[in-house]
Amino acid sequence: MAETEASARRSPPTIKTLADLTGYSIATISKALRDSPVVAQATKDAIFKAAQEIGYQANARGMALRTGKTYQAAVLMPVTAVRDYEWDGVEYTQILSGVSQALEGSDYRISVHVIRDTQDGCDMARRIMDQGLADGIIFSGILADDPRIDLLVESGFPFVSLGRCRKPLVYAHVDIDNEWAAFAATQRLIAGGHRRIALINPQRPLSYAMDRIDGFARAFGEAGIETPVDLIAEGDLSTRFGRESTLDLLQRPEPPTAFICINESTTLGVLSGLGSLGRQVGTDVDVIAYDDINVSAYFTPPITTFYQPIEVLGRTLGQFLLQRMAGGDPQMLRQVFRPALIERQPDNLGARPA
Amino acid sequence: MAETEASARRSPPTIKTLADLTGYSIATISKALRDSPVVAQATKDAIFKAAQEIGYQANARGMALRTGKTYQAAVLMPVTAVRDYEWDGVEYTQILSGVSQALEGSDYRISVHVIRDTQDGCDMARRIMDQGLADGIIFSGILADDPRIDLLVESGFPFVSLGRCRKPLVYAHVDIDNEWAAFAATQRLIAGGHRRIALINPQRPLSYAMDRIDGFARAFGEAGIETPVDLIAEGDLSTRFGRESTLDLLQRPEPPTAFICINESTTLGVLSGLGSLGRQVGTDVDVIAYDDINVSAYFTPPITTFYQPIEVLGRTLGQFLLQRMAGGDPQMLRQVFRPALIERQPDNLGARPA
DNA sequence: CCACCTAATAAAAACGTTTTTATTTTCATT
DNA sequence: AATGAAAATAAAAACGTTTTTATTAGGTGG
Repeated sequence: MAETEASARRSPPTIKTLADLTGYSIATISKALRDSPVVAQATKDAIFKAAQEIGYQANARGMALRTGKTYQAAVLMPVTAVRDYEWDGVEYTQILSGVSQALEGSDYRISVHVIRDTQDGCDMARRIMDQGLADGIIFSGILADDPRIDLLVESGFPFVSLGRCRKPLVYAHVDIDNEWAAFAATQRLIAGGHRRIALINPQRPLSYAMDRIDGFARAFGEAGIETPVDLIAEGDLSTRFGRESTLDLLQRPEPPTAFICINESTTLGVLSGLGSLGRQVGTDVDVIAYDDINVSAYFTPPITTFYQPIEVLGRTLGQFLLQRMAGGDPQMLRQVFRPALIERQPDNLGARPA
Repeated sequence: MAETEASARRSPPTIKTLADLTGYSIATISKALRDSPVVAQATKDAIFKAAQEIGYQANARGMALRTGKTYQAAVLMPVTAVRDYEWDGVEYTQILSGVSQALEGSDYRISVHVIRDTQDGCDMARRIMDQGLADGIIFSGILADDPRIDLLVESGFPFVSLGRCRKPLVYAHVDIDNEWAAFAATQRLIAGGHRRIALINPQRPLSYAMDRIDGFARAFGEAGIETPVDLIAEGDLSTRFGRESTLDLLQRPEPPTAFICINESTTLGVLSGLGSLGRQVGTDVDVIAYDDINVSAYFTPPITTFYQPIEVLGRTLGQFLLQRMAGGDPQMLRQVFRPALIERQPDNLGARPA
């Protein structure tokens, strides 16, 4: 008795088990479970009941082999390329959380694939397509010219990108309006009287890095001031980078009077740098940040922020991917979020002495 | 011609393709590719070459169906249970990065399953086992009495936990020596002259929350001072919780003179709270933090920290899981890390006035 | 009452592997 | 030259599904 139970546990019930149990053929069982109209209602009921009783769960591998569908949504997660375990503020946890919320209730599961760089991401995307590792892909860290997008658009494989490349291709994507956000931040600081404004930015090939530079430059252009391109710092998104850029910039002959920071981790670094040099935010210098994870309110002092919860983007990514995998038109699956401005400082250096 | 190529792209090559191409049977192909000793070296060479040429990749679903192995390592990722998209400092990205480093070179891939709570995690673990969704499981957020560990230990399914439960079970795990870390931090502050020390802690059912309370209490015990249990704050790991606890604690009749913070996000919150009340770290109050992501150096002022890069834990988790899946003895797969003390403040309130 | 249609179910094939079993070939031993 | 073992390869079965095709039973129209 105990042995039977043990062996029963060892191998979970299959369609065959159900067939033996109910007396129907495996074909009928399969159709019944998929609620096919060709099988009689009474039969379905009996089969459903039996399945319930023995706790039958369809074997995903068998299904996948036969149908080619995996019911997996692949997420390409870039691994932090930052040295020494520095924080870079990339909150993939929250993105994944959002995606999983969207996939809740669907039959899809998430599989995360860690990638090291764009080449790696490209290889992985190809493998996922070729080997049918998943039915759709989500990825981020989009370059101005991103080979993954070219590849996937051409093949027609369902995907949604977090970010846009700069080619005029039609594909499902979710993004933040980085050009606008940078423009708005810069404009605000210019209106506050600043002329020398530093932009702490990611590395150039990233599409959104260029978007921000565009917005930064547009604000200066509209104000009729020359863009201080010498104050654009480009690096990884680590706290260390934020700090070191700040120390560097402030020790130049014509230092900036304000900083625009790309994300929370660089902001923390900038504040650290300012602290080291004894500069006070709001008195000696102004700082505006972008924030994905609602952290800027807790800096001392709290600073003005363009805030867009990253989890919401994740949710949209998931929703779009579901629609895309169901055959939805990518033309319809594009959304660009404008982050909310949260004013916590006047950003005008008050009665600025110099 | 173009059509042949297109159709060739449509359906990737299988063992059958190789069989037709080389003239060998599919059995021989399969054995050759797995480098079986029963097939002649010359044959192997020919088959390898052909496989290379047509870019053959074994179909994972077919393999999985036949062997029952999935070559997937499942990671259960708890979704932040925190309201309003608050940061809780749980850097799963870095854990995953570490795990993926360990799995590099092996045939295993990571699949991440998002879970909402312990019950959800339990269900998921069971599904992974029953349905053979993966060959091994990694999970964290261990409770003092954790049903997932009971379940998996009993079934013998390979797993590694990040954290230990309080039952005397034998299972592979990686952990931080939280009892020691809390003890050491508390001892340091007591030595610095503090008596009223606050502990910003996670919620009680978490095993490591209890470990820290134990260490906290032991330090007071050894110093012959009563443990200020009224200064133990328990909540989620959000920045908001850190801030609100601080505001609350400092406005009590007998406020703490020092804080021990469970992680970076709560630390930021504590510093925010101190800032709001105009208290200076190192002058009015001392703060010691635990840090997984090397961020405490950038607080203003930098604060003393027990530092253990979370990515290293992730790497060990991956290594242990590989060994466990290969049949390794869980007895041998246990490691408890002691975080490194990084002194950035004297933590003695200097020439403390009061 | 026979042919025919429909409904319900069963049988068989297929997906791409691995593994077990069977067959053929080679070669040494008697 | 016959026997048998060893080596190499082929054939077949199996994993658990879904889908296509075949079969059976039950009615209906002529």
